[in-house]
Amino acid sequence: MAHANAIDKRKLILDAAIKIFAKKGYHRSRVSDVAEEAGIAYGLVYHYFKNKEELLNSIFRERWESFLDAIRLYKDSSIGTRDKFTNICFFLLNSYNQRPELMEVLVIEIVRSSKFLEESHIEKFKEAFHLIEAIIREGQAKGDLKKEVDPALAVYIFFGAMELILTGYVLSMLKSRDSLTYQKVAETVVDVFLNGLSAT
Amino acid sequence: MAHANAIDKRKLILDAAIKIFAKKGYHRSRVSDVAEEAGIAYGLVYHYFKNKEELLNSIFRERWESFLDAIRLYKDSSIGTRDKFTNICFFLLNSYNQRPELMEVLVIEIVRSSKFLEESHIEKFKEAFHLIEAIIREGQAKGDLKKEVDPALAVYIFFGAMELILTGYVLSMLKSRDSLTYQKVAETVVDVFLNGLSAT
Amino acid sequence: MAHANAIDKRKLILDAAIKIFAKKGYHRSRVSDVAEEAGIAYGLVYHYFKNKEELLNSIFRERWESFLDAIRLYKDSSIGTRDKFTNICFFLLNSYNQRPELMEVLVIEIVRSSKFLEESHIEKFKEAFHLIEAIIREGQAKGDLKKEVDPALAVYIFFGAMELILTGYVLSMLKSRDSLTYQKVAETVVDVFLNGLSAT
Amino acid sequence: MAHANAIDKRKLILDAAIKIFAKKGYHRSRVSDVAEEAGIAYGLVYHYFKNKEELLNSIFRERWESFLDAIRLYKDSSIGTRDKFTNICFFLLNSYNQRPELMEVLVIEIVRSSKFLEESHIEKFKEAFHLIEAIIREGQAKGDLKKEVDPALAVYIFFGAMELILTGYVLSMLKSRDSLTYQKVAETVVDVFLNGLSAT
DNA sequence: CATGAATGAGTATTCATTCAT
DNA sequence: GATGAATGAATACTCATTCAT
Repeated sequence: MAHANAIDKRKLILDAAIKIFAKKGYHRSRVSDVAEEAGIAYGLVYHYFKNKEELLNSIFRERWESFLDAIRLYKDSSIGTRDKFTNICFFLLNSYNQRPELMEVLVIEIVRSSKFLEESHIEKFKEAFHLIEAIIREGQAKGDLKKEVDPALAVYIFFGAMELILTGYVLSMLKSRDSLTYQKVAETVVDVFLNGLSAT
Repeated sequence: MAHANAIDKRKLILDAAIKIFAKKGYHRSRVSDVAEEAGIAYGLVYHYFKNKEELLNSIFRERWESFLDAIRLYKDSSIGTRDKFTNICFFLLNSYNQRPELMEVLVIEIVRSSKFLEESHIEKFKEAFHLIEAIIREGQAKGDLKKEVDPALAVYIFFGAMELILTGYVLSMLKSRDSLTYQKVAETVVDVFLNGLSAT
Repeated sequence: MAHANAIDKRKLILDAAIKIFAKKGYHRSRVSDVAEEAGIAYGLVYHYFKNKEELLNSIFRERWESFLDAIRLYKDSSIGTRDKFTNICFFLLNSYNQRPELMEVLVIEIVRSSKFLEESHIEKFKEAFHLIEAIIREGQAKGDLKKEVDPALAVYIFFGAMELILTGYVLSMLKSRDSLTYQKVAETVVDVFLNGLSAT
Repeated sequence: MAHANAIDKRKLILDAAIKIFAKKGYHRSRVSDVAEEAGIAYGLVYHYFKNKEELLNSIFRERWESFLDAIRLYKDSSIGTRDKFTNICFFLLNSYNQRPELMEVLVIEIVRSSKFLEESHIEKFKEAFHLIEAIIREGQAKGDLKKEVDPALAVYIFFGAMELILTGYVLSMLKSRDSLTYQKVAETVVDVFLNGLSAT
């Protein structure tokens, strides 16, 4: 029970960190803010985490993996190429909907400042890129997607679109937030990505 | 001539700030680093700028406007819709090529921190979005682009794609850097954006 | 047996403290370092000792007494004055040889900090000084030693010489470490102390 | 004048550090204590010194050199071997008399904790040892000193005696403090060192 | 204009100590 | 006895900003 408790406490701190980092930004957040949010003494943070940066790294490490898992799941499922993309888009939008603070921290503090963070983060980013790239290559092999476009570049287009849309929500430049809307947005993104904006 | 000198000095400091912010990140950059890079005493920075944040704001304010100008130019030119997008893409990629540090600061530090910076920044961002949106609406009106897609959302797709590609260059995840390549990349992005990735 | 166990545990902690204090210095040593070295939980240290400083005090109190006992023994034995000094020198050098870490802590941490530690330490130091002083006075009374030299000052010369030699070993400025060498060093020190360095 | 001022300020801080370190001990002294003693803001300490430890290192570096200079001077003078030692003893005692706080810091905080300080300190200590050793070798060559005693070991005896006497003053175990007494102490130490304690 | 000495608010971090289990 | 989670006092250090010269 003591062990379960330790895991709970660790998670408690991490959740508090997500909330605080999302609200004030990582640099403006004090360790004591996080501790206060978690309802513990700040010294305890250092029992569970090496330092402040390790909080951010842990958030990334532990949450990014579930993104990768989800993408892997869709990638390997037997659904069509279009549905794979739609599902991934919806998953990302829905994740934001469920836990906007987590997404804010991942997007604003980690993805966008990765240049100054651990090298290992970039490797993890690349994993996501490689998964999408694989989906595209498979789509090309199946004849669903055209072969003229470099799959690696296409990944940037796809993820870039999604990332800025999420940023738009984070920065309140984009507003609506119900699941239905997100489904529609996902479909639109995929439609543009696959069929383009041109009139036919 | 004394006045011209003052302008030069101001620009000198701003250029130094761009270089330093790009290299170390805004938060890790000291005012004294900027001054050293500019070859002046750090106290002098405060003659030309209210404070450190004002350096970042000035970079944004003065450089973003030229982006807007460029986009406006392409928007109002008599070229076709596709060419407008291609030109804008190439302009962005070429800007990065010409001055990667400036782009790094704009992309990484300002977009990232915009949630916590001046509200006016977001307004300026929106101007760029509105310009692209206008191009899309005009394209729809002309019958070049299909009307089913929300132009506002399409902007996010377009800019998001471009931004992540630039980020890829910034983070050295994307490599090639000659003008020819950038032209090809621009065309590919626009091709996907307009015609989609689907096989025909 | 439970009691014997408690004594053992206490000694275990003290020995660990000696080792750690010698290696890292008192101030740089954490209570948890000592506990880890002892193979126990750090909370347990506080069952046996009031606090960290009490560890240092206990080391001094319990080990210094055995030095005093040894000096007393030599002082009160029926051997000649010269042999008393030689024995004491050898005893000190041999003690270092046997347990260098203990000597390091006594010499470096306690002498060094004695100005800021318990007054009682200085009293204990003085006991050693008084014992040597008594040997000198007795030597003077017996006609072995000349009376012109203040015995109190002579003690400082004797102990000072020995202490710096030990320090030399502690700091690895002096090297050889076999019992034979120590015997030779002891004899040399006493020879200088009694007969001086002058050519005859 | 600005430069001279900077030197003055640096010295001001160093003198304050000597006073505070002597009074409270290095570890117990706060940087802010030193600054307060110097009558400046504590941030200024970091303009002149890298960190707290650098204060201690600077004290050692800048003052130890003058000891070396003095020893060199006596070593190379044309006076007799005995006078060289007497002069050095008196110089040390007199230095304590003139500036007991400086000597306290040098003796207690640096000499006695050198194991944990910069390696370069030990090299500087050795210089002093080598100088005395040279005096002894020269004395042996001149026939003033007997050749049976290892000069390197004799140095430890000489310096050890002096160091403990100084420590005695620092710890108030030794009391008298007038110049006359110091002259007498110096002569006694040298007498024991050269002629020994034995009755003739 | 230019300099850089001076200031001090702000904070991450350490670690001795307590105490519930 | 034994554990180690929890606490929070204590402080070195950074660096933006001011201002006398």
